[in-house]
Amino acid sequence: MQPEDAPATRSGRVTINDVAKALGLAKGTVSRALNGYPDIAESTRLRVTRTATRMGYRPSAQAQAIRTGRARSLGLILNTGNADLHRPFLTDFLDGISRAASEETWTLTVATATGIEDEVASMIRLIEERKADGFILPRSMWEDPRIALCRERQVPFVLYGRTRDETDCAWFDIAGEEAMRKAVLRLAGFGHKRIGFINGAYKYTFAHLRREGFLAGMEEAGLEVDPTIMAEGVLEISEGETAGRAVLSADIPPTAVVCALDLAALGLYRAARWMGRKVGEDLAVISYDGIPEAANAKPPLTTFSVDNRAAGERLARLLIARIRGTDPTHLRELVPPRLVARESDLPSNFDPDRTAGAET
Amino acid sequence: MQPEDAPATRSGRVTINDVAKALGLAKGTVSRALNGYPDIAESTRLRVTRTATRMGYRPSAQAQAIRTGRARSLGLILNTGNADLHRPFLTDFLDGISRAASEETWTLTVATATGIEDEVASMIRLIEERKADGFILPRSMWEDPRIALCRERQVPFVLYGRTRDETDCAWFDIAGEEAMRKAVLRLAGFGHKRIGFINGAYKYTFAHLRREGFLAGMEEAGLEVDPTIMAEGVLEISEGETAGRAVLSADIPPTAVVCALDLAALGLYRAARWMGRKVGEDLAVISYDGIPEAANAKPPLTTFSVDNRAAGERLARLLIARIRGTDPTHLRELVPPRLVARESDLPSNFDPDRTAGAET
DNA sequence: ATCCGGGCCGAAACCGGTTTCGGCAAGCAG
DNA sequence: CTGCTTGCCGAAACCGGTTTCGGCCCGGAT
Repeated sequence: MQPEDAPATRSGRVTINDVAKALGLAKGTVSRALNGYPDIAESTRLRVTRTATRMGYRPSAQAQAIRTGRARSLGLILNTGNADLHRPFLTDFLDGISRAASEETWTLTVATATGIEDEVASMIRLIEERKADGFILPRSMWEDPRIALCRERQVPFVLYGRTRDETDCAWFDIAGEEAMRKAVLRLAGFGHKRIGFINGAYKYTFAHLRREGFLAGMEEAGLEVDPTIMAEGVLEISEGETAGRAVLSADIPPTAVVCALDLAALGLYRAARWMGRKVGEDLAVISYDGIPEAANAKPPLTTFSVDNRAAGERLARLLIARIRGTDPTHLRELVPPRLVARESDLPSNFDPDRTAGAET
Repeated sequence: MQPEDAPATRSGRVTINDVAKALGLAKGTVSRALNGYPDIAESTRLRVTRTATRMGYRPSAQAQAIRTGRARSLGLILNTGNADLHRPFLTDFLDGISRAASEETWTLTVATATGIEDEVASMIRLIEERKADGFILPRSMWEDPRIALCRERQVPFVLYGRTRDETDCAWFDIAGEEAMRKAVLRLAGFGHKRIGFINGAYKYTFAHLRREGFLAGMEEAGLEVDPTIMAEGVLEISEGETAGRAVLSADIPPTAVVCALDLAALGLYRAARWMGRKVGEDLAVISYDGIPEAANAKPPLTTFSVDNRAAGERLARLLIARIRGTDPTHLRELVPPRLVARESDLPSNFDPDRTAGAET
């Protein structure tokens, strides 16, 4: 035991051994003091925490992980196949996740994939190498292979959205069905009677929910649902345009259309222009998502805006709780949609005095 | 030594001990066999690799990291302060990085930050917890605190872009200066004599380089450089609009303007509309970046398009090489810009026959 | 004075790998 | 037949933490 007072061992980093040595304690004691074990004297705990911070000690995440089995890392796979669905949100979304994660000194590990099989493969790799303790699954699907994988391997996950079989599922979602219902009622309030609907693809859960919401709203308003002015399966602008043309060229065209996503609405704009209809004048449109392009569209799109930063933050917290063992049934959050009223839903052939503001 | 033939220990995972036991070898031997040490018989190596894959053995990244000091993880901090600079590229960029990383079984750890100090703080956390072995530094600055940090702490990094003092810097970049030079020459070829320039902010290196490129082009074309039709410091659309108005209201306005970024050009579009000038007819514009909005602008913007997926891929490979010890001076890549000729640079008051195609 | 029970901490095992060191056995020269 | 490499592998240390186990010491009850 030569009195080795060198501040750090060799690698420039200060380890738990350095701290222990400096204090004349066993490293196990230091570890327990730092992690709040009850069998450590309060005075000792204080001494330890103080010198630890003074020496700039920071436990190695890897070393901890190997014993605890927890890498303190959240996994997120970005599917570049449907990148357009993500693009505008991505920065905010990542920011929300990362911010919430850092507060608990967790980190975010991201990978990309093309297509759902590739996505599952990426997840497996992250699991097996122990790079991620759990996953955030965005764009949750009605039947989701990612969920199946997580169930099978017992790895924690949290959905952004809901799914058919919610056993063991923690999730966060915005009530898109409620948004669609309110959209219908708002349009009905403006005097519309023929209201069309352009929906997303049913492989995603949101399409099921928003369809229900639309139908609920129609029933509540006492309006007739007409399949000839409804479309589905739209995920990008071009598909929205095609759907829009079909809907607008029905025998009796709609005076208003509810869209399940902004990209569909933007496509509908194109279809309308092509067919001589003027959005905001003789065609009302309400949509959902709140992508930046919607604000710059002509006319600016009335839409339900989703806060992806907040969503990312909530998802991260839910997932961390899930990993720590909280029962998933207690980790479900549904928040109300928020309408941003702009100009696409105020047809000029209706009384402009009835311009009613946003009804959150 | 009771013959314990249980396939895995307890945690469901198959460890190196399981493999060793199954083979009747020491775990050190298995490790060396797997990692290609020369003191292992070829026949043994074969036996080992085969049973390892058969048993589905995947070494724990954490356990490896603790001894090797390498987490096999690339760090990337997204600065949400200037999110607009990133947004369109982000998905592609992440995809490029992640894809190249996975090929070497590395992963990508991302964090976000607001402002440069926050960014440095995030990096420190990742370093100290050993969550990242090195960093990709996008949007490199002329004087970059992130670089200073990495130098000081001896942590590997690679720049997306260049910087003033390139000591110890590995980097990847696209020759923006060359793009600006070609833009000038192309416009001069169309007969323009008064060519303006809207540049980015000088805190970023690219602004310095593109300015040089612009000046070089002007000199080569034998044209006069006039400060009254030049602007700088533009990073987003609104600033581009302001700069555009200033440039267009010079005593003798330009007939063509080179922009260092698409967002500046899009702002210039607005300024032009506001001042009664028509881009592509009586005002020629060439820009740089190739963001999606540029293609949808009216008229479609002629611009140098950057492939952010490829950039991400190259950056990842360079960084991995750097971490593995390659001399940074050997890790520098400059690729030529690629022009996408559209309609913003073909003024109608010039002979349409001279419409010359893209000169890459 | 003895016994017993906590409070507190040291020692050591453990996690899953990597790397060093040393020894056994076979091969080859002397 | 001995001596010396050389090839190949086992044993053990090590990395930086966490967690279990046991023991010392002190105070209070009998």
